[in-house]
Amino acid sequence: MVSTQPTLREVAKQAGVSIATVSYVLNGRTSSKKTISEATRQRVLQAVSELGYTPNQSARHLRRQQTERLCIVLPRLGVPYYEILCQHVAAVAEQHHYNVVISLTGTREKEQEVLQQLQRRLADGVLAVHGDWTAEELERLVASGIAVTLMHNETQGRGIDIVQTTEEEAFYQAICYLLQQGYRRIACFYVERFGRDGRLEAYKRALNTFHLPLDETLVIHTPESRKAVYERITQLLRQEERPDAIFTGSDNVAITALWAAQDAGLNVPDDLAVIGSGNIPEGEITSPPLTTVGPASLDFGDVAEMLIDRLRNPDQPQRILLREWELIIRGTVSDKK
Amino acid sequence: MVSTQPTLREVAKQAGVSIATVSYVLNGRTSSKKTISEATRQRVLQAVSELGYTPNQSARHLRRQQTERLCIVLPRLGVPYYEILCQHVAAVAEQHHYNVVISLTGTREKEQEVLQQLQRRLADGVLAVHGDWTAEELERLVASGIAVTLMHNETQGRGIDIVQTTEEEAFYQAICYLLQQGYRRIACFYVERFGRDGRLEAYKRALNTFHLPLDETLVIHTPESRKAVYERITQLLRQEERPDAIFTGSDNVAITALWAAQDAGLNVPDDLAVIGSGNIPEGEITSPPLTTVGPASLDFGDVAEMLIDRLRNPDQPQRILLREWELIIRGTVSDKK
DNA sequence: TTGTAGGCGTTATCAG
DNA sequence: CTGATAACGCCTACAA
Repeated sequence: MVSTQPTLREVAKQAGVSIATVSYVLNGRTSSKKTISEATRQRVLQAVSELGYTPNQSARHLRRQQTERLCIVLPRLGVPYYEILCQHVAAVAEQHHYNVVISLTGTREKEQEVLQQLQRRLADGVLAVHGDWTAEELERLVASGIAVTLMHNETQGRGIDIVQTTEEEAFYQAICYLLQQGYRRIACFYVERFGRDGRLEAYKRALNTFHLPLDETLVIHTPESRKAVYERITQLLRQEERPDAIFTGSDNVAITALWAAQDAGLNVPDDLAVIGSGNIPEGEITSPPLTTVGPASLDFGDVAEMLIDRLRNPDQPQRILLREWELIIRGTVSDKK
Repeated sequence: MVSTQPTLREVAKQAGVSIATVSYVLNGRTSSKKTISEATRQRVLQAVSELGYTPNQSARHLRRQQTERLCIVLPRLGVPYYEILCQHVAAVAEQHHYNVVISLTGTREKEQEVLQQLQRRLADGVLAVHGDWTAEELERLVASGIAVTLMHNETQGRGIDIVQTTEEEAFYQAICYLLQQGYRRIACFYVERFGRDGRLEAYKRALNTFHLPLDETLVIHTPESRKAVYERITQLLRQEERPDAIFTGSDNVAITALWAAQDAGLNVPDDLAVIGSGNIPEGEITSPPLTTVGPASLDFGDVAEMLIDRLRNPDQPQRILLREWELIIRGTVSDKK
């Protein structure tokens, strides 16, 4: 079996015209008025559909010096926040005739590999989400003519548009809220990253504000799988001096905490308060509904627009999009105490 | 700002050699023995790293007639099953020096667009998961020299390797199990697709086996969002003649049903039985733990291997990988009755 | 209104 | 051992 991708030349032969004519018909727009007679136009289109012709991307991109593709780089799947983001970006990109592919990094190694791919022009633009890329690495991408938008609170770089959130401030408020309500043994589940973790920083700062000491045994690295999370929390709740509140880096972990608490016979919020992060829709239908911290808006259209805008106009000044996060009070923290 | 992607030519100039020499150094392998003196070799590598040269993908692919890329096509994100799949495939592909990108289809429209992309050689191989592509469309891909592996129970085509599951049989067993336990008003949540839905077929067949009539009001199209699912189930449970069992097409929906039941004051499994599908890890930590139907194994390495194998050897006979699904009995169906 | 030709950056086949 | 050089398939300025 031979791969028989028809070429422009074959279409031209089939239609009995030159390749340039075919190209004109297909690409339409060209400088000034390149009109094609309706007759040849039809013949060309006929030939195209007969052969099932479709232009070769590599050739087109080589010639045009652009891929008409965007790449969203995610650390991993399974995060609702990312899923919404991908949907919105894909929708907006589509309107602007860009295709979207997703690359998964996961490990630092894989991250480097994706960086390579991008350097080699996998796409014209990148939306890098929460990765561990350094400013230097990102700037190298920009230097090779790739538009970069970064969703990250810690990293930034020249020529890179950034989407930042006020999440750390919201985390701080959340912890303070727990402390105000009288909770004292607050467990904090953080996510390991290369840089600093906003959750942890907010946690420490809040304890400081209330002049409370840090208990290291309450600072817990979030396990990978949900089941492992459940087991870790269960263990935590069964120990001698159990925490009276749990602050987590994700709503999924928080919901898991709700399950673990129920199974351990603890009442939420009276025996145990829980605060999540991310404000996923599930949080509204747990019982009690989940008090959480999350973005005030989940519309990522503007992020996509910003990326595409830079693509069209690479020399414009760098921009920062600030997204408000807020404490969303529902039912998993007690009001009295 | 100009995009300054250095080219082979520039590297050659910098190193004071011809572009051919640079190519030899970088690609190493070539017909017979093309040795390069260590001296020039070093000079070339020096120049490469000085300029930060990295070969242009489009040009390379155009010349080589391959992209060294695989594409996983998913209907949407947010499905744990897909996420595991992606991880496994990415891991295996990486070993074989293939890159992996993910494309999202969602709508039928988007599906066509991705098909276009693939036709234009977005990738050398496709793993199409649960889409609505017709055999014809897929065969067209194969005809243009793209390796296709399809995970689908209903579709197949010439030259296309297929991964099928025995899920419909397992669904049938699940419904029969409910009926055997004495449940009679079983609600079935199905997922709309273009073709037939295995869940629905299994449901009807099981009712048939037990000589029971089909109650259309118990056949329910699964809403999009989890919150909408919750509301739909709540409504269902509060109606006059409520169902005494729920069979769902996904564990997430089943877990949502657990929540809705709890909030409606119903005991699972005594007042309401629930069976999910997919066997996600969360099912083990709900209370009661979720009875479900799912794949006996969640290792997708062999799927990736099959795809890569076909890439390397396109003319081999078509293969079918059959993956066993089974009923996993836990705590959401009553034993007595 | 249509055709010709040159080149995008690589690779690979030839000679030198 | 190294250097020209011809494709790969497409686009487009320029010529006819």
